[in-house]
Amino acid sequence: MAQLSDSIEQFIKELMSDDAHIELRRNELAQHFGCAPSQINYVLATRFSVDHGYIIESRRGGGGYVRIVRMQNRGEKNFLETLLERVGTSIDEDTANAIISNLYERKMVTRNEALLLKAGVARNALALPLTAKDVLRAAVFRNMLIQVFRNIEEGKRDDV
Amino acid sequence: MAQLSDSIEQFIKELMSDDAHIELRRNELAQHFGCAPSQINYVLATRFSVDHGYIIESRRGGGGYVRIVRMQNRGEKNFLETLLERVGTSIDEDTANAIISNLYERKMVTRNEALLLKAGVARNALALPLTAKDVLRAAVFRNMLIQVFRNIEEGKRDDV
DNA sequence: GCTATAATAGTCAAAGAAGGTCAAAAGAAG
DNA sequence: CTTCTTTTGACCTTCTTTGACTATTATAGC
Repeated sequence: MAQLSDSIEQFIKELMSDDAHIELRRNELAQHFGCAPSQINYVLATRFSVDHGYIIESRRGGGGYVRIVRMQNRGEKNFLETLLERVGTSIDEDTANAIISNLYERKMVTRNEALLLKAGVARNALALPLTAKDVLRAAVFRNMLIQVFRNIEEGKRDDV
Repeated sequence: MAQLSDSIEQFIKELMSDDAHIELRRNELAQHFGCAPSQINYVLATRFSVDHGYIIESRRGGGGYVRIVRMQNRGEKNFLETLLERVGTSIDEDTANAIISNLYERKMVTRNEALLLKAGVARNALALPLTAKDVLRAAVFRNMLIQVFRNIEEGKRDDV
C-alpha cells in the first residue's frame, strides 16, 4: 500500500545510494511514476528538506535539472548550535521528527535513542492546545538534543 | 448477544493470529461492521491499550492506516504496567530520575539512553508552574517509558 | 546581438483521502 | 432508577495529489 510519495522517496534514495548528490529531471521522474510533476516537489519538500539533511538545487529551462545534495557533516559543536537555533522556542512534531531521523542517518544516535527522542516529542503525550504543545516540545527537545551531543562528546573521550 | 465492540475485538485478534503486528484501514473495518469509524477508536482505546499489552500507531491522509503492535514478553510488560502506575498523571523530577536510574541498574537502558530520559523530564525543560510541570512530565515520561520497553523487545521493526 | 519559442522547473490553492476527538444519545447492568 | 459502557455523529487535523498559473533558461532565427 506504499503511497506514491513513499515510492518516489525510496526511488530517489536508491538512486543516490552512496553518492553525495544526484541530478534528475523532474518531468521524467514524474512521467516514470505517472504523476503530476509538482508531486516531485512535494516529495522533495516533505522528505528531502534541510531538516532531513538535504539541500535541493535546481535549474529551469532547457537542460534543466533538480539536484539533491546530501549535507556534509559539520563540526559537532556548530551543528548543535544550528539545531538549537532551528528548534527555537516552538517546533512542530514533523520538524522535530525530521531532525531526529537526520541524527540517526548521520549515526549520531542509535536507533533506540532516536525512538526515545521521538517518544519525548510526540504530540499524543501532551493534552494541550496545539501551539502550547509546540512550545513545550521545543523546550523538551532542546534539553534532549543537548544531551545527545554530550553523549557523543563523552563517547569520544572514552574512545581515547 | 455479543456487543459490537467485542466482535470487533475478536475480529482484530483473529486477524493478528501469531503476527506481532497488523495494519488496517479504520474506515474499511468500520464499514465491514457497519458502524461509525470512531467505534474503531473506542475498541482500540478500551481493548488494545498499553495496559492490555498493545501499542497503536497510525497515520492520516491518503494511504493512512492504523497499526496494532502486540508487546511481547509478559514479565517486562508487567513491569511496565507497574511503572506506568507509579508515574500516574503527575510525577516530580526526583521520582522520575529514580525510576530512570533503576532502569539503568537493571540494564534495561544504556547509560546514554538514561541520560536522554533524564533530559526529557528535567524541570528546566518546562517553563510552567510546578504542578503543571509534574503533570506534563508524567505525560512525556509515560511515552518515553513505553518506548523503552518497545526498544527492549525483539522483532523490532526498522522504521525510525 | 535580439527576440520568440520551447523546454524546464516552481508555487499555491483546492480537492481528495485518511484518521482523531469529544460529547451526547442509547443501552446494559445492578 | 442510577450508573457504567457502548455507539454515533458532527467537526477537526493531517497527509497526498493534482492542476492552473508563473518563472527561468537555452536555443534557433532573424
